[in-house]
Amino acid sequence: MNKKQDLPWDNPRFRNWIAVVRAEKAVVRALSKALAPLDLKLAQLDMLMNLYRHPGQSQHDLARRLLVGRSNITMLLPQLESQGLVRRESDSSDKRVMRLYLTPAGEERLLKALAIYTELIDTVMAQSSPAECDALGEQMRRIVETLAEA
Amino acid sequence: MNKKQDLPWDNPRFRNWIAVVRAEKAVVRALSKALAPLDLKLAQLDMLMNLYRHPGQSQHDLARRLLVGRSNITMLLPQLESQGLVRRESDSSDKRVMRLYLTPAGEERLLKALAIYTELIDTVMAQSSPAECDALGEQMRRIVETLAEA
DNA sequence: TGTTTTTTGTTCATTCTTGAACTAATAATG
DNA sequence: CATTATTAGTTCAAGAATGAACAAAAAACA
Repeated sequence: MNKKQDLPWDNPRFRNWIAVVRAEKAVVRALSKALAPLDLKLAQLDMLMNLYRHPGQSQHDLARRLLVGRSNITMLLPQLESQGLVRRESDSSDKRVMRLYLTPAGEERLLKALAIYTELIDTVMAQSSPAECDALGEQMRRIVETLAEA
Repeated sequence: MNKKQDLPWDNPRFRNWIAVVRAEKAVVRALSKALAPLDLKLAQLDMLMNLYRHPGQSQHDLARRLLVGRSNITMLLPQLESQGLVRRESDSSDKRVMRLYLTPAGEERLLKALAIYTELIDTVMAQSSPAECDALGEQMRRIVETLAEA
């Protein structure tokens, strides 16, 4: 009964997952610093990215996509609205829902931020081959699917 | 000049990294819920894990390992101390540093939490082959190294 | 040695995030 | 139709995380 041999750190899946967590955290910190000059926080960038790809979505949908609470959206939106990056428009057929759109200024800011983001990711993934990189993405997407089903 | 073709989502590295972020977030949420019965928050589990592997480390070292501010450690420790999971002992040769140790109760709680954690990870990574999984870990560790150098 | 610099940990004000309770609008059901 | 249940968004209070300013201890250096 050697306790050490039953430890999760001896489980390859666990050990490699911990590496994922650490890498994600490190990149988040680096990215946050790199975004500071643009006066954009990471949570805000996430919102802009989602609005770019899904224009006109409701706050509820946005919250689900970002994996955050609805109230979080409510709290964060005024920051983006007051900067003129996002526009809110109430749905004509359903007076409860607010549809969200990027303004031209929002799109401009987003593209600048994405350039920074892309450069950072290109740097940190430079040592992975395209095949490795794709395999990585596949595994991650499977994880999301697995958890979404449950 | 098709703008869409210059978008980061067409960059494989970027797209696959986004998948990493989403997967990490999804697992974090699932794990947080799974840990609730143990009365442990994720930040607390991170601390216990680090103390298990590096007993007697200082608060400063712990903060660096967790990629977190020193003040965060100061704020979080009392929770663990009051639950009797962690013991603080001031260093005899350097009166500034506090050395941190897991108590037997802390170790017991940690092992229960790790069992839950491991089970979750085993589930979500079940569809990855051992080789894929190791390749994943390698890439992530390279990312951390890359950022640590910078 | 005596003075300056660094390092460790704490405090505090600020910001972020969350979840529960709430309002208003719509959908479902009798 | 009327009543009940659900859904979208907001408000609010509580819990975390952060970074700047600080005190005490140790190191560096003259």
